[in-house]
Order: sequence, then C-alpha cells, then structure tokens
Amino acid sequence: MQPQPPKVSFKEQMHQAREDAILRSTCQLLGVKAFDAMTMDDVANAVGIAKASLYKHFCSKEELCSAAMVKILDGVQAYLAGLPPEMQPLEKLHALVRWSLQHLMTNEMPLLPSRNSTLRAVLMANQGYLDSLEAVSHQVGEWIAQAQAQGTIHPTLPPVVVLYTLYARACDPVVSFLKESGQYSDAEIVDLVVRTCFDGLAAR
Amino acid sequence: MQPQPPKVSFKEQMHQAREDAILRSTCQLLGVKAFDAMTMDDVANAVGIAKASLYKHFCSKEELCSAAMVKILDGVQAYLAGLPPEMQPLEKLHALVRWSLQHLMTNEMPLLPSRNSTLRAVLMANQGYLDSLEAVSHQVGEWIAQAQAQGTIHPTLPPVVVLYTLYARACDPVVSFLKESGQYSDAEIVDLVVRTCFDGLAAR
DNA sequence: GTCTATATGACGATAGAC
DNA sequence: GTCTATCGTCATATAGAC
Repeated sequence: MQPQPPKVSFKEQMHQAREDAILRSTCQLLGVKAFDAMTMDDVANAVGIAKASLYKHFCSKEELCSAAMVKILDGVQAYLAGLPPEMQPLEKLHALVRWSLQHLMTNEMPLLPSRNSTLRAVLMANQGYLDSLEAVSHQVGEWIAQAQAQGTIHPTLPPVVVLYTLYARACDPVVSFLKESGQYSDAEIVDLVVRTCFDGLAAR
Repeated sequence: MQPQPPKVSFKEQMHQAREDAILRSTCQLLGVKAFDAMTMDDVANAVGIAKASLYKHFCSKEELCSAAMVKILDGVQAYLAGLPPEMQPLEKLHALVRWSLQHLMTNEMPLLPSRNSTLRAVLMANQGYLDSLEAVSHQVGEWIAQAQAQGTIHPTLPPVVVLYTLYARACDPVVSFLKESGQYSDAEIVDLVVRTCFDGLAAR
C-alpha cells in the first residue's frame, strides 16, 4: 500500500477552498464598510455558511481580518515580483500606485487602513501582517532608493515619506469622491490620481 | 420695567457653553477613534456630564457628530475668510492645507471623513453639513480657478480633482505614520506633506 | 465540520427622581 | 436640566445536536 497524499489532500483542499472564499468575501466587505461596521453575520451570509462555521477557521473577527489583509499584501508582493526586471524604478512605483488604485476602484480592502480606524490597531498588533508589510516595504524601498539615485524621484525627499505617500494612495478618498461625481471613468480617475501623486498640483 | 436680555442670556450662555464643551470633546474623540468606535459614554465622560444630559442637547449620536463636523467646517471658513486679501491664490491653498494638517497633527477630527467610514454616510445625509461644505468648497474653488488662470496650479487638472486632493490631506494617513516613526517634528511633517501635495514625488 | 439556538456583553436611548 | 438606573437591541462568540 502506497501512502495516499491525494485523499488527505482532498479534504485539505476543501478546507482551503472554503477558507479562501471566506477571505475573499471579507476583503470585499472591508472595502465597502469599516471594520466596526462589518459583522461576522455579513461575512457568513456573503460566503453562504453559518456564522459558527467561520469560527472553525478563524478564532476571532480580528484574526479573520488580519488574515484577509495578509492575503492582500501577499497579492501585492506577487504582483511586484512579476514586474519585468528591465522596467525603470520610477515605472515600477507607478505600477504599484496603479495597482492600489485599481483595487480601490473595485471596492476591495484598502492596502493601508486609514488613520483612526479600529482595523489599524488590530493589524498593528498582528505579527503576520507586520511581516508581510515589511516584505513589501523592503522591495518598494529598494526601488525608491534607485529612483532617487537616478534622479527620477526627488532626491531630497526622505525615502520613508515617499513610501508612505505611495501607500496612502491605496485609501485615498479622492477616488470615491470622483467616482461618485460620475464625471470620470475609472481609468481616468486612476490616471488623474497617479498624476497628482507623482507630479503634484502645482504647474511645472 | 425693562425687558431683561441679560438674565435670559445667562441661562442661554450656560447652555451654549456646555454645548461647546460637548462639541469640542466630540471633535477630539473623533480624531482619535472612528465614529463606530466612539461611544456616547466616551463623550459624556470626556465632558464630565451624564450620558442622559447629552441627549438634552443632541437627540442622537448622528446629530451630535454632524454638529461637531459643521463646527469644524465653520472654523475653516472663518480661517479662510481671515486670510489677507493680497495673498496669492496658490498661497491661500497652501494655507488651507497647512491648516488641515496642523489640526490633523493634534488629533482633531478630520475635515474629510475617510472612505468607507460610517461617519461619511451620516454626514452625507445631513443638510447642514452639506451646506457648510458647499460654502467652503465655493471659496476654495474660486482660488483654484484663479491659480489655474495664473498658471500656478496646473491648468489641465480638473478643478474638482484639485479640490478633493486638497481636502484629502485632512485625513492623510501619512501624517500618523510619520508621527509614529518619531523621526520628524510636527512642523517638518507638515512641510513634507504640503510639499508632496503641491510638488509631487517626481523630480522636477 | 456544519448547523440552530443561545449566552454574554456593549451601546444607544429613555424613564423617572430630584 | 442633571442625574442614576434601566430597557431594547444587536453583535461576538459558544454550546450542543447532527
């Protein structure tokens, strides 16, 4: 008799698939409502399972949301790793902001929780989140340094200011406001925000 | 017998003073925690009165927070009206952003509620807030138009994008992150954020 | 593991004495 | 108008049957 990896794997696959579905729903819900406003009933209904079943996968609302956020960060990390190596550092930073804004446009969970949010406090207490954030920040930090060395990002700006300014686009309320005004397409809004981020408001 | 305005006025002054204290505490609390996370007990404790007394002034949490926000907007309006007329439009816009950021640094309620917040939905349903916001926006909109005519704000940017981008500084998470990093003074942080807002990240 | 049903606690709002 | 005490409601989390 051979060992039976597929049989064990099937059960685990089901488990994993359910967990993914839970995390996907959580990410979408957290894009639409704040941490405090989102209930575990919301998540259970969105997934189509009973609330009690959620707690078989995640022992608390905090842990669930932290896991969802880590999933998002892992997605960014994968996207950044897949950018063509010949791309210029400034272009890679552009791509990062575009990626953030496009996900913001489709109401997914923001890459960065906005200030004063309960979610922020939850995440800052979660080591897994901090580790993932550090990994992404390290990669982005390299590109910032390279862009400053090349003179494509202003060299006198502290790198950490550049980093946070880029991250902040991921929860920029300008996007929602412009979207609600109905005057611009999603693509136009992304272009406009990317432009104001890198080029500023003042005339050159 | 003459009419007695001072006597009536005294009682009203007490009432007004209490109401101001309630609004001040509310503004501070909403700077530190989100609408959902702030409780009426928090407000009552901060003011030093019983929770039931709050409801003699404001009939609901929503109304209280809307009033607090209108108070903030009135403060901006007064500040903007007091700017010297000889000031250039671009400088007035700089001053607006500085004002927002300085209040953000002291953890007061953001001028603009961030996306997905329950507070945003509450405010959008409040006519008094919308009126005050419109008044401020009208004034700022004039300066934006003037600055674009002078060529000090980039003329091809839609004015509404400029307006929202300025407003968004009032809830910019970059401020909290830089403040928590402890590397920069409050004044330096304000300078850096004003600079990235108007001049962007890219080298000129 | 999934479900229904429930325990527990928190918060918005009010009743009623002073 | 201010207080203490309380009600009604809702959300997190769990118990226990299947």
